[in-house]
Amino acid sequence: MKISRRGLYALKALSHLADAYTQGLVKIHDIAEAEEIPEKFLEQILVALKNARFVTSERGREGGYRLRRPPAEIVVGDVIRLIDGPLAPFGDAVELAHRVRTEPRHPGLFDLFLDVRNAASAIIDHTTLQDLNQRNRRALTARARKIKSSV
Amino acid sequence: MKISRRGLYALKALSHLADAYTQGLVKIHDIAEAEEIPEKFLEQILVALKNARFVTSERGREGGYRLRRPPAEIVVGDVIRLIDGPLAPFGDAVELAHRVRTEPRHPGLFDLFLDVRNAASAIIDHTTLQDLNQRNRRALTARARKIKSSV
DNA sequence: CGTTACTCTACCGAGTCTGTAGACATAGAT
DNA sequence: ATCTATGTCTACAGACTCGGTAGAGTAACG
Repeated sequence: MKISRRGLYALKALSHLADAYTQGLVKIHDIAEAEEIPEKFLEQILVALKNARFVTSERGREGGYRLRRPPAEIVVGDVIRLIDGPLAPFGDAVELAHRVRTEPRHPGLFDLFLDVRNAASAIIDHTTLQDLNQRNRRALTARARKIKSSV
Repeated sequence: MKISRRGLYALKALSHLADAYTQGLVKIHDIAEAEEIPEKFLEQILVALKNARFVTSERGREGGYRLRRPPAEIVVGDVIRLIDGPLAPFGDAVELAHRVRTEPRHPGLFDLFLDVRNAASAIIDHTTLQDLNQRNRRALTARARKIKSSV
């Protein structure tokens, strides 16, 4: 499981939209600027997220993007799978399960890979955008306390 | 963490050498044939494994490869890191830890990635070639029983 | 009817991955 | 000595992926 630049940008953008969830539409331009993502590149990513129904958009002046569902209902694992493909170190869960049953000499190897995939998905499939933003806030306030106390 | 063809071949070859550990040298050709790996490609992989001191070799007639240490002392995670790079979904463990501390807006995201990496390495860093071959044997005998009982 | 946004498609350069080719070095058998 | 079977080393080629850019097109709204 490898997170590409695309995947990272997608998660940052969604996280941004989650923060703005109650405030309506956000323009690509604003996300790109705040998150330091090349605007035209982000554009493509948002289209993919739209096709996968994570977000909706409106055109024209005062247009922009917003989450289609509340942050607590968007799972990080689903986003990663969409952008970067399966989580498993080799193939996807279905292919791995198949090879565990059929691989003539090394079924145990694929079984090991399946364990790894399950461990990874156990984490990211139980983390939502809401969790992510809570985590961000906690880490940032902890950091702020640390800086203050060191002054 | 993605396993490349190279990584898969490396693990299969080492697993093969682990099986033959008590029997001395094995030729590239024999490994390639048994494991269905392109011979010249396997050659390169074995050189890498040799430079990383997982295996040793002897040249000439009756030459070949063998594990440098017993199968129980060779850790799958080390092999994967050598061939396919770091296990983390983004960067390596050191980089992740750094970004958790410095990322201005999304430290929690990298913290999440670090959790995933730790879960993956917990598994593959506690699996040796010996474990792997035991797993293979168990899976294969279980499969054999199943076939027999279904006749 | 013009401006501001999103939409769609094409493309490009750099890098990576899988695999092939071939010349070379060395150990052992005859 | 020399032949032969083996490992060693370097180069490279074709396909693919990734990150990013470009530009024309379309919808909403004032």
